[in-house]
Amino acid sequence: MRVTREKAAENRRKIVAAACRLFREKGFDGVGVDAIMEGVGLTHGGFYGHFRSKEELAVEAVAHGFAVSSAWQGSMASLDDFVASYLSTRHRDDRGGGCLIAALGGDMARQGAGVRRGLTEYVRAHLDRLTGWIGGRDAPARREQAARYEQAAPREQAIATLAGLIGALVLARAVDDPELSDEILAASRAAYGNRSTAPVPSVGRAADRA
Amino acid sequence: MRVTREKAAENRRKIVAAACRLFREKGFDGVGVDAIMEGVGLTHGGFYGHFRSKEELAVEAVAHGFAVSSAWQGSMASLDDFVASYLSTRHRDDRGGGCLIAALGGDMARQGAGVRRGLTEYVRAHLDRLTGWIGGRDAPARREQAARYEQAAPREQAIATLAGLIGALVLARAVDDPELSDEILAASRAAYGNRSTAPVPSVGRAADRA
DNA sequence: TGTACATCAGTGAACGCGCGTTCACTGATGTAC
DNA sequence: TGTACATCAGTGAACGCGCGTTCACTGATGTAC
Repeated sequence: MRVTREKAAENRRKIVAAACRLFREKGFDGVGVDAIMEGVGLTHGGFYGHFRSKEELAVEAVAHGFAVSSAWQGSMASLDDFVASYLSTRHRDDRGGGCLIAALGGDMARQGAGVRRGLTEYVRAHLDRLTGWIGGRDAPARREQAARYEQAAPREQAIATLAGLIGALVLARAVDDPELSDEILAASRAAYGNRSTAPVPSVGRAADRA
Repeated sequence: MRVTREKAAENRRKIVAAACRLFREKGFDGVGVDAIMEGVGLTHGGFYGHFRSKEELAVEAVAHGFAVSSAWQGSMASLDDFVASYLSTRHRDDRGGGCLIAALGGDMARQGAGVRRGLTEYVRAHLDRLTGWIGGRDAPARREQAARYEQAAPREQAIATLAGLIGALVLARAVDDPELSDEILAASRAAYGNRSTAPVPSVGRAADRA
């Protein structure tokens, strides 16, 4: 049963990659050691030859995922490309291969129909109320907000943008209704990117399929 | 052992409220039926006299939480008050009593130190890159973005705001470093509210303590 | 290069534990007279 | 109003299952001669 040292190292890498994908798809508690090992074509007993515990694997899997995400981010030419890709329907539909923060923060999206229906209703009501508030602002107030946004330090805008991107992806995945989900993505692309009318981008998130 | 019908109804309500709080604190899988019942002063066996399954309770608990949140939201006078309260440090630190979407989407915030450290590093790097992109925009581009934001339909702004609020809270909770967490809240308050320099608001999120 | 032995990556059964769920039972509440 | 009985909210032991982890074992790889 023994295998080459290189083969063993490759197995270890495969375990990390599989765990990273499965954790994103089903959450940390939703995936067992046996499922991860099965995903690599091994049996669960061998796991503890590579890692001291599931927790240790989790740390490594997350680090791996962030490294992949960083590399992918580095391949983007501009904020617009990044926003378009991050908020694409493809990214929304590929939880296992996408943003770690949005994926492992999407607890409710994995819940049953009842939970998700309630959530969707709430999001709708929430949006209506926010829309009312924003619509009720007078013109000077809206101009002031826009001016402040324009003049905010880049870092402040960056924080707001990052939060908006992650929140939009979490919402788009959690919501029950495909149309609302698409609307959330589109509106957020418009708000956080520059090319508000850009179509769904061709640049997906195909990395980390191994 | 039998109790009054009113007492039984009250027990049922207490179970829902306790579950709503515990689910937000520890996630759906992180809380057992026995822990919920213990939180109400009952034993686990009686649970199935009130609910057919844990899943059924989850649906009801979520519905209850959204109802409370809606009521609380309705008590806000303006978007500014809402944003200030939603992005307060108090709300960040009260996961069990706060926004359901942010709480049950905060999977990583509940993970071990290793996972959270990796996440924090990644957020930092991510912000640096976004900041660079935004800072590199020329003045006309920034003005154009601000103008588009100013002229966007209220609903579009509402979506972007909701996403930003949820994402900011998720991030502020997930991140390892208290200073970064505070900065995320402050910057997001500035970006999504109107009174950018407002202090942490006095209106907290004390509802639903029963 | 070939042989003999040690090593160790992977196997699969087993263990312990916690969790969701069931069930026989208890005894206070509700109700029929 | 008071009594006798039925109901049923809550109890606590028990069951079955899955999951993280351990361990004796296997047999191919690595190594010493």
